[in-house]
Amino acid sequence: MSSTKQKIVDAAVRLFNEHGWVNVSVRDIAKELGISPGNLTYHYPNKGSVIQTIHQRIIEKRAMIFGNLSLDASIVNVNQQFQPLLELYAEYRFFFLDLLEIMRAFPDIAKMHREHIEFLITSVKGVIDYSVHSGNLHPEPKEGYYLNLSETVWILVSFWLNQQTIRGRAELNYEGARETMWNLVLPHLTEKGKQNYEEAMLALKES
Amino acid sequence: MSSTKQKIVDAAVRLFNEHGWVNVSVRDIAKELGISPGNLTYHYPNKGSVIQTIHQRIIEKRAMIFGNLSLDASIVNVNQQFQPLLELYAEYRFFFLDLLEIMRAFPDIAKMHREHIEFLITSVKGVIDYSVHSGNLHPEPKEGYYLNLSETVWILVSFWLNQQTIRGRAELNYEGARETMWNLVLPHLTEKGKQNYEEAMLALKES
DNA sequence: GTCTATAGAGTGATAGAC
DNA sequence: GTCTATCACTCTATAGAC
Repeated sequence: MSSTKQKIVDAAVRLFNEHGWVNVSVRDIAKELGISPGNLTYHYPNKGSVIQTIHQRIIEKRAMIFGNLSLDASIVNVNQQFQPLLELYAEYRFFFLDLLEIMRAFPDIAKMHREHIEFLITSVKGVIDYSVHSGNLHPEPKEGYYLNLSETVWILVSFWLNQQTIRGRAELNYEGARETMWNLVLPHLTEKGKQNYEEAMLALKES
Repeated sequence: MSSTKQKIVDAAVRLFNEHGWVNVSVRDIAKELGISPGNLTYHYPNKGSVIQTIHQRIIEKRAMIFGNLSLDASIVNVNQQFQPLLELYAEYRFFFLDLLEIMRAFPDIAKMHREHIEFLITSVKGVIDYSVHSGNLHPEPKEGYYLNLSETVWILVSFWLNQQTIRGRAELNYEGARETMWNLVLPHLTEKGKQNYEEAMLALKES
């Protein structure tokens, strides 16, 4: 990818993150870079192709993260493996903040993202099941409870930046998301699970 | 309010709900009603004044709901009193789906809505505290846990339609939100609380 | 690859007749 | 109150010179 082509995407992400996707025009992106709109159009024929490229990049980074994912879902690992995903969300936060609008405008992105969501929820459910099996979590208190909990975790994480932005918290960090997520799990930890949890929290503080 | 003035707001809400706020122009609203754009402008000088009016209406309905709120936070009551709020969210769903964009465009709405959010979270916390006091809930397992739970409940409820829409579930119902909310509370119920809970769920099914 | 210039559609908002 | 006509602006996208 040529230097200019790369710079365009970077500037686009920067501006989208700051002002929201609908509020940034191709002119704005060109202006930010000090190049002409015609030049930008040479690299990306339309606004849609810019976001398609960004989406592609998100998919690639995501694939790397999930490719490195270990099946050993100890609590320390969950925290550690969680981190790069949260960083990805923060880096391309506009995509998640303006997701509904982007999905309305680009049905193909919508379709792919929906599939990814189901994958995510299934993954969370998998980690929970593993934790039950390894004795860190109690069996679910009633049928369907842990599937619902997995969906809840997904909602919390994927809308975390939205709620922060809407509440006017500019910090942009995921500390609260992590704490909230663990608070949901806390009541279901076994004695063994609690011990692992305490150790994991200590490891987190030290890092 | 004159008939036309009323009809304009109704049509606006209908179109906003269907296509999203940014994708509906004043022309679209006029067309939907079969009136001229000039006529619409006579009643609402600009697009902003339409949404300001809608926001005002939301505030009024909300005030009515919270005015009727009983402090007796029995589980049956929580379910019953919850209902009109969820219906309000569904009726003006575009406002909550496109909230970030609306808040970006209208700082005064943003300010008022932020204050309301803090009020909501405090209310949830109040109900939880009451339930602890009345013996339905165990005391919080650690400092700050129930405040965090209150925030979690708020996130779940206020982003419920977002997640449904993004996942492509068109149903638009809040059954799942209610169930998910109770699932969060479930692990903290006392024996007395569990009994009340079972009764409340039975009452819900019968209604 | 990069530029300038501009077409063409859509937007919010206004003016003035009826 | 309601209409038609239109201004002024912004947007995406294209054409063609360099």
